[in-house]
Amino acid sequence: MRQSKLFTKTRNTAPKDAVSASHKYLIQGGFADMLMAGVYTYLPLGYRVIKNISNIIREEMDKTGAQEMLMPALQPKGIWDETGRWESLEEIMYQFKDRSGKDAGLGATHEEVIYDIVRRNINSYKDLPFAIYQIQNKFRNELRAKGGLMRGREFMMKDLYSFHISQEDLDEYYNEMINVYKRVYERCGLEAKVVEASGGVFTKKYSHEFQIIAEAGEDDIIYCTKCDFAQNTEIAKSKAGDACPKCGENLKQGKSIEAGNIFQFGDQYAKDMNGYASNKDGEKKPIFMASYGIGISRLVATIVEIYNDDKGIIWPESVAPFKAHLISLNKNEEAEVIYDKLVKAGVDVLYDDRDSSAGEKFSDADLLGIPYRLVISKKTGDQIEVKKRNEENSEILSIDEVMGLIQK
RNA sequence: CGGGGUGUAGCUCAGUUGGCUAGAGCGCUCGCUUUGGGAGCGAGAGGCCGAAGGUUCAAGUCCUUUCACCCCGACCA
Repeated sequence: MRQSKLFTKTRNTAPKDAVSASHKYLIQGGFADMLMAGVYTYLPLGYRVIKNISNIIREEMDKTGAQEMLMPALQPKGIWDETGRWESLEEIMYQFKDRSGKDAGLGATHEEVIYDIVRRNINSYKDLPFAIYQIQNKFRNELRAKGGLMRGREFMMKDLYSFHISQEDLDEYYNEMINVYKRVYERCGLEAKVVEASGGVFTKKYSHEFQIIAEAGEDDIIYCTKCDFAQNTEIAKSKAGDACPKCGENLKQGKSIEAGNIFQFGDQYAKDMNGYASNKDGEKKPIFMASYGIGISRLVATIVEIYNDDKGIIWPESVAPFKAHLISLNKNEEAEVIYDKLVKAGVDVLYDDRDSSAGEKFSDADLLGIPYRLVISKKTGDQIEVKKRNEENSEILSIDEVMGLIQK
């Protein structure tokens, strides 16, 4: 990709009201653009990050045998009335009447839609267990959107639903999913604390949150610095300074970002929406359900909150919009040659071919935070100056050495 | 929804007790010169001063209403 053609350009000032690093840098760098409070366009750079994170999630979900599909965002009132959530979610769900006077809403979550399909299609224990997921925009009528991509009214989410013939079977999958989730965060460069929590407005049942310790967070948790023990202060039985019940280390209290949430609904939907299947003995049994969510657009912001410095973003390689940022100084012909080589070798490279000053190019490179900066100038001859975004020093390497480094 | 704040050029902002044709920096266009940390000179384009109503000889400035955005709170997969 040639930077001269990239939609959009970087800005040299951050949005005036942005407080958090992720809000500032994602807007300033041209990763996202606000349409209204809490509603953002993912520009080409930001959408590349979204796709990278989505693919990590897909790989991990697919490994568990889950199947991806896509459900509608526009939904009828009827199925929500069956669970009573049309009323209980009316503060968070966008609800309205269409032109024929029918009540409709925009999906804030998808348990009702998926369970409606399941009850009409699953009749036997032989079809259980299974899991379905989708990656889709959710709509939530937040009283106050904030922090850029951190809390939006329309935001991207991966939601997975698992179905089981028994609570035991659900427990097994649920516990496995905790580890799958940890692996997803780890692959995105994040260390998640697994926190027992209340389900909020969505359910009163058993649930776990995945929390990333960060100052920009909205949640407050008690956590252990040595092991993965953590509790939300809303329901915590421990306090800062107490010994960790798991390993004995002193507990700390801190701000954190809720990067995921999983719920057990048990047989509640079976009762509310009449979803039953026959077991081995021909007995009618409830179809158990659990839900598993990861806010993908929030994860983008979370990663930036963890990986940044006073100059910009420092993307982990696994999610970076490009692997390498090739910078040409002095209108260097050699850079064109090297760009061609990188593209032919299949390297994701952003090529700064703009006719602008060295200082501007370096500043933008720091802001965009692509892992490998490759500089071509009069000084470098037929070689390349390589600097990693997360390191201070650079080195001069041959094109072959650079290929080896980047493609490893 | 309560409290606080902000709306003036694409962006960041200035604009005095109301007073001539509305300003700067950055960005943009053209020309020349530059090129290792946000370059220089010259020329230029760009505004219904968020919207509506009112006061006044005169409104970016005062009053009323309303819309939008931000921050704190309440709320929150």
